[in-house]
Amino acid sequence: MVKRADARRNEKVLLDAAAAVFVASGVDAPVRDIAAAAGVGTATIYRHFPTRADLIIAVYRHQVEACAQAGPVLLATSVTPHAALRAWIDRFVDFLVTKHGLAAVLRSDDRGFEVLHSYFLDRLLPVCAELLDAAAKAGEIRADVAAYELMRGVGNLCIGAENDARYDARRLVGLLVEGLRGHGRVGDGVVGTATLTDRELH
Amino acid sequence: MVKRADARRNEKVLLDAAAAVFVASGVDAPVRDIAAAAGVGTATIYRHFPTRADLIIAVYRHQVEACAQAGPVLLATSVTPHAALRAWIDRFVDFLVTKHGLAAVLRSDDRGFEVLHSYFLDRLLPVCAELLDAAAKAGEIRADVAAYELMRGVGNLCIGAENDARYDARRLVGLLVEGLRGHGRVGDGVVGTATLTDRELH
DNA sequence: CGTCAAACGGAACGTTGTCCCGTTTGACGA
DNA sequence: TCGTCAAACGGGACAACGTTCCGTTTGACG
Repeated sequence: MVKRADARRNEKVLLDAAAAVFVASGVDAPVRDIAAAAGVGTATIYRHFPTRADLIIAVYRHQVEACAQAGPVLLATSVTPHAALRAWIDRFVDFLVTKHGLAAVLRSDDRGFEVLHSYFLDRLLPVCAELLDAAAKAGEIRADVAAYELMRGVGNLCIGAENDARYDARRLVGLLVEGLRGHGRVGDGVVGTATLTDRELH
Repeated sequence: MVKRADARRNEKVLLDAAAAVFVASGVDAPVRDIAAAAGVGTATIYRHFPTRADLIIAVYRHQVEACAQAGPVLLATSVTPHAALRAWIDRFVDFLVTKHGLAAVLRSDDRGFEVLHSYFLDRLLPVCAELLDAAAKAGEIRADVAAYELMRGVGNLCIGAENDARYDARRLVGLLVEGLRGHGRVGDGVVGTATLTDRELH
């Protein structure tokens, strides 16, 4: 059964309207606003995209796809795996910070966004893991950081990066990736990070 | 004019109830839930705490204070400024990850939480700046990262750290702090992070 | 014990995401 | 070309939330 012509048309109109509204008001824009911009009723949105996350996925699918495909290309053309990893993460960060509020919504623990979360992970995690593995095997970075952890960290660092001139997410992500090179144990307070009891503070 | 006895009593009951609900359901818990737990009406909350952010501040004021005061103590007792910085940030991270959703709400761009944002910044930013300065002056870390940027980065990394065993915020924060030691330029893609055009991907 | 402002509880309001239902309309066979 | 009818539609309805309003209760004080 093929879709009716008006349904196909509305889907495209909706995607265009949503993209425009996302640019203007962020991905948190009320569903009513998107419906109004598209000139349709709110129910039409939910008929085409069962949840807001599905709409977001549809709007950005092409760019996520391009980002995923950039991974192997960068690995093949960069001088070292770490350079490729850095370049790929730069690209990912660029994508996130130019979409108002997307990083924040990616980290939302709202159950409705689980599908969005999964989509990004399914598509980009293997790419990141490949780059990470290559750099680790080349001895350029420590081997005990999982791709999942790194991607979540990068995503988190991008939250709110678009409204604040004093906060440059790219810089901090750069520091994080630089920190991957360190060979000492990080975390768990093993290396002399003596912790203080409250008693010692008085 | 001194407060009426029932008002003073209710303020304490509210703080206790809010603390309990925050532990059980996170800082996003509906105001109605907190009111119910305290056995008061919703308006009573707003009478004592003009905005939800003020309630959160009141609940955590003591712990934030303790964290702020730990800064100078750590600087005086640690072997190096960088160790003090690392220990202090560990303490800050511990505070954030044990309060469900606090990190997320700290980064919310909701206007109502500006006062919460400001409170944390006013109290903790000078402390962080002092530690950062000391480490920079000792030549242990690069000098071009502002305390504001670092604190926002750390706060962001702590978002959602409480529900996901695969994501260890302390580890990533450790990597970030370790990245501070790097002396090369970070960010702006200056160091050989050749960017790809979409054309090169096909 | 009378007064009255401070403090109260809960209903009301505005804004959101989501669902329902009566109406419209595109596709297709006669 | 036209009648049929399920797919698709619009917008109002509902629920959950933060916040405010208002009529009622109550603690302090003379």
